[in-house]
Amino acid sequence: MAIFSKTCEYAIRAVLYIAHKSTLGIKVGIKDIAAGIDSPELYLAKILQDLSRKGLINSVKGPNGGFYISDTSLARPLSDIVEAVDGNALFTGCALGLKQCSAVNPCPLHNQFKAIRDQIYQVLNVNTIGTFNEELVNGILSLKK
Amino acid sequence: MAIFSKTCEYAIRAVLYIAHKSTLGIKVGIKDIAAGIDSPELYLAKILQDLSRKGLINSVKGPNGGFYISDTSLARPLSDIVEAVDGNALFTGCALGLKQCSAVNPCPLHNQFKAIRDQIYQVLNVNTIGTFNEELVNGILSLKK
DNA sequence: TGAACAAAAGATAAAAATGTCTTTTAATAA
DNA sequence: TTATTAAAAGACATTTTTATCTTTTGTTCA
Repeated sequence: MAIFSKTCEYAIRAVLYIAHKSTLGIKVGIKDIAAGIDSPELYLAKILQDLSRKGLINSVKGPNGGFYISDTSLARPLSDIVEAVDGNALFTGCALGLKQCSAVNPCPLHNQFKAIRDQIYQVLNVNTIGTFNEELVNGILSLKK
Repeated sequence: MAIFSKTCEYAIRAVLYIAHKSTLGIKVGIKDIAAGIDSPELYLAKILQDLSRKGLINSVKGPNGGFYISDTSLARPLSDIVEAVDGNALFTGCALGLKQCSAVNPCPLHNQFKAIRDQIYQVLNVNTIGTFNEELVNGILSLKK
């Protein structure tokens, strides 16, 4: 299994793609985004609808319409995307799936995975949606392949 | 999403349960294990069949039969269970699902998640199946609830 | 206004993960 | 050697995830 669901992988890649275009002042259509991150177009449309409803990204319909990201959203951490799509199980759940796992009733991996979960959260919380724009413009970073 | 699949959560909990009973010289039946780790009995049976085929655990049929774990298997790392059930995507895969993500063609999260993947692998590799037996006997650690 | 465009929404489909049921095989003990 | 026990195996069912198709809504521009 991967760390994130496929849906969440698409979501993060798409949001970073939109962010990168937004800093260039460009609104992007779903077709463009799907091609830019190599994802199924119609499935991605559903995901972006959801993110749009949740206020993480913006969209306008019609000619010259498309998706974009506001400056305030550019400053939001990646953990917001993950939480919106996959929930917070990755940050708070027990590695072995126990409902009542905690410091006083720990599963065998409780302490060691607490550290891992914290590190995952930290990485996703420190990095904002806009963090990678420059390197995306430079082509140093990849969102497809 | 959780770190491990539900199947893998059950697998780890079951193997640790069997290990703990094995050090007490007891073979355990599927019913006992399912109750001991609070999992669906028939689904767990499938999982254990698979682990048995792969040599991670042992079983004998018939009266006084059941599952047990050899001393050599007790020394195997938890990562062996995870690899057998969930594969190695967690240890080696790209966080954003890119097939060709690497140091020379990195996704935005490549470096930071490399550290996370390594830490996950390390925790699962350092801890063996037998590591927790004493605390399981003492009741300090939980495998259910 | 109305024609064209593009996202939103709703319905449906396919695939994968999770869970259950039934029959078979192998071991034990009477 | 036969009855009983318990895992193995195979088939089936359900749920969730992933993916697609169609219709609707809202926007722009001629």
